[in-house]
Amino acid sequence: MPAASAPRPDRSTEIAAALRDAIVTGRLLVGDRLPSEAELAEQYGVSRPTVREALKRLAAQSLIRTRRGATGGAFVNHLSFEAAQAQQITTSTLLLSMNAVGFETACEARFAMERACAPLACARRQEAHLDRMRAEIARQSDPALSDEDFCASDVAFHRALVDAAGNPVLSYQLAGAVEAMQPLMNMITFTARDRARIVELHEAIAGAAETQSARACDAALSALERYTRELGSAVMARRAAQQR
Amino acid sequence: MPAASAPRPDRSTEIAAALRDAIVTGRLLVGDRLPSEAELAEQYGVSRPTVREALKRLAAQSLIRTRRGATGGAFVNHLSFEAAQAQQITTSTLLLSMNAVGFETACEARFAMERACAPLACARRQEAHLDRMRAEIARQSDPALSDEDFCASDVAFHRALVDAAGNPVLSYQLAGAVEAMQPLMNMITFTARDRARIVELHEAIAGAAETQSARACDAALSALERYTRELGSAVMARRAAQQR
DNA sequence: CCCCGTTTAATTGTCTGACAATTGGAAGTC
DNA sequence: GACTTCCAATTGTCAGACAATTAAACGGGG
Repeated sequence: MPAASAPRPDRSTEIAAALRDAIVTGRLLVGDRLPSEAELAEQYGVSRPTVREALKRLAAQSLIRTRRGATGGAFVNHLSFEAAQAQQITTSTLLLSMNAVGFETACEARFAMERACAPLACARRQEAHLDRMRAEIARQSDPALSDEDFCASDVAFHRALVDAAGNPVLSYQLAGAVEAMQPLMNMITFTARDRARIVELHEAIAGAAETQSARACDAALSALERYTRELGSAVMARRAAQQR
Repeated sequence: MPAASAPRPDRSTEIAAALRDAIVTGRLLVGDRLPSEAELAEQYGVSRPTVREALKRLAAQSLIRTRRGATGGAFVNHLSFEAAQAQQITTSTLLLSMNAVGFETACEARFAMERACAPLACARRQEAHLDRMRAEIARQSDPALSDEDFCASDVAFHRALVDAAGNPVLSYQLAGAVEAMQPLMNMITFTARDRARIVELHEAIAGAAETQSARACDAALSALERYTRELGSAVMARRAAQQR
């Protein structure tokens, strides 16, 4: 056997791939209605359950949505930024946990990307973004806030910063990445929670955004990254000591 | 009716969500075997086809893989960086085309992220990365290269730069983003193809990586971004003129 | 002529039961 | 002990049926 020829894929896989290709290449446009399940079954020479499995695959990727009834059927879905982001988050989260991505690596990637949009955020931030950041800082300053809510507020703060860059593509990419790393981040802040220092750095970031000082913003982000990594290595060391 | 209560989801959707949750939260670990379709059907009180549709949904997200035979079944899949990236690319590509993301926006996001990992790339690049970049530059210098191959080489060059940062999470995120924007980029370079200028800028980038000069690398990337955006606006203007 | 309830047809969602294909292990044989 | 054969478990597929849902066609009353 020269090359381990890939095992012949299932019919439902093939059909899903064919339809996916039709959508991605634009042969099927947003809003277009796919043939009914019965018609597809006849076209591809398979039974309805097989066609349905193919359609479910596409539905899982938000490529189509289905509606019952007389004018129902499967329609090419308009992929919203939100839906795409949700998918990216689950994928990235799983990827990070399954591949045992280290805290260092995740942290580095996250801050590198966030710093990438800091200059844009400083240049274009609107009052609404500043308000969101200030509101989250206020929440974080409340000692009664639970750990979970503190972390959620942390994410919301950084999302506001990213959104301030005014680039939906950046927001989509970044928000997915930041959100995916949340579990790892939680692991740290739950154990070593010096909230005052974090709030202080958030204030520095928000202040830099307000005065539109890209350099100050970058410096504050760098400081936050350094501090986060310090926390991380401390926690890792403690954990290693416990396992010894 | 106070709030338009979300229409009750399909059983297969529910079951898929339940299993997905079990995987994401770690109740099911990589390599674990899910119950057989018949068992799942009994557990959830549905028929086998319904269970199968749920499983196909998970398979579409690469969360599980199935095998036939005596010891077969559905197993929690190890999500590789490659598989995750492939998914991200199709999602992002579709997102950009469907939401009519402008060239300016896409370009800005792409270069912002790429510049984010340039300093890391300069600091950590290995000989292998430099070789890959040089090889692509050599390819691009060949006038006989087709437009398609030139664009592919362009992508490969930038991937080499990203990979040089030595952070798999960054590579994963960036490669997905860059690859997704390729169709938009192609639209430009196919029409206004001043290859010499692009190759020149690529040489500047590779040179900066070689000498580990983060500032020079950033400058070269900025120049490439400026040039690309000039091309883009020129093409857009021409297109607008044609439509008038 | 217009408005409103009813019927109807189309379509997806689900069930049942069956058979084919595949694959590893168990039983049997040399 | 090694090899072959058979078997059982499991997924992949099919056919047919019925329920649920939805919009459009239809028809009656004003």
